[in-house]
Amino acid sequence: MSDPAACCTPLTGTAMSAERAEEVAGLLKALADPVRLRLVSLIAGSDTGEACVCDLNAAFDLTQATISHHLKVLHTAGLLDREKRGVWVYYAVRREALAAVAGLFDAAAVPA
Amino acid sequence: MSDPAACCTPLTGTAMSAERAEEVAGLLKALADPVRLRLVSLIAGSDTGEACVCDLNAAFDLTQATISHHLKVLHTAGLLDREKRGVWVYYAVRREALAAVAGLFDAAAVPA
DNA sequence: GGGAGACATCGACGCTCGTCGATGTCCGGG
DNA sequence: CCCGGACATCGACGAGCGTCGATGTCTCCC
Repeated sequence: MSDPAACCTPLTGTAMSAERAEEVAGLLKALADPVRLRLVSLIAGSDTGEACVCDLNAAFDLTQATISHHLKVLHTAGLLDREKRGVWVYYAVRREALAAVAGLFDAAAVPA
Repeated sequence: MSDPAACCTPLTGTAMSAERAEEVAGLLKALADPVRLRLVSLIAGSDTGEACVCDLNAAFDLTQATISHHLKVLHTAGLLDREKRGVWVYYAVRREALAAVAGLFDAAAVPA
C-alpha cells in the first residue's frame, strides 16, 4: 500500500545507447566463441606476443579454412593484427582492444 | 635466414583449456546481444541497482515475451538476480559476475 | 470467487553462424 | 618456368538464436 501507482522509478540513470550497444555487441560476439577465445589466449600467451597460422592450425582439430575464418572475424573486429612475412602470416593481439573491453565491465561493476 | 625450418615457436605459453573456453564463451554469448547489453546497462545504471520488468519493457520496441526471454538468458548465465515482490519481478545485476568478466580481459591485456 | 494485470512459457518462423570440402592466390625453390 | 606449400575465399549445409503471437500461471483487488 505504499505506492500502488508506480511499480518502480522508470529508469533514472543514463543507459547505454542503442548504437553503442550494437558496437559493443559486435566486439563481444567476436569473442563469444570457444575457438576464438582459445585463439586469442594462444596468441596472447605466446612469449613473442604473436603466432603464425600454421601453429594455430596444429592446436585444433579443425580445418584450416575454419581457423582462417575465425582469425578473419577477430581481425575484422579489431582484436588481432595481421602481418604477412614471406610465406607465413603472423597474428598479434591488440592489447588496447582487450583493455577497452575490460574497461567496459569495470565501469559496470562499480555500484554507482 | 635465421630459422628456415620452423615458421615459429609452436605455442610455448599455457593457453586457456577447451573446457574453460566453453565456460567463458557461454558468459560472453549471454552478453553479446545489443538488447541484453542495454538491459544490463539499464539495471546497473538504476539508482537502486535493480529494475522491474514493466519498466524494462517500456524501454524497448519489443514484445514482452522477448524481453522476458532475454532476462531469462541473463539470469541463467548468472549475470542477473531475480526476485519476485508481490505482483512485480525485480532484476538486479551481479556485480561480482561483471567484475569476473572484466578480470578475464585485464589478465589477457597485460603483455606477459 | 471472479476478473484483471504482470510475467513466464510454448511453438514456430526467419536469419545468422560455425564448419566443411573445393578452389583460388601468392610466394619461394629447384 | 613450373611446382609445391601457406593461407584466403567461395558455396553449401546443419544447428542455434532472436523474435513473435498465443497461452499459461500467479497475485492482488473488488
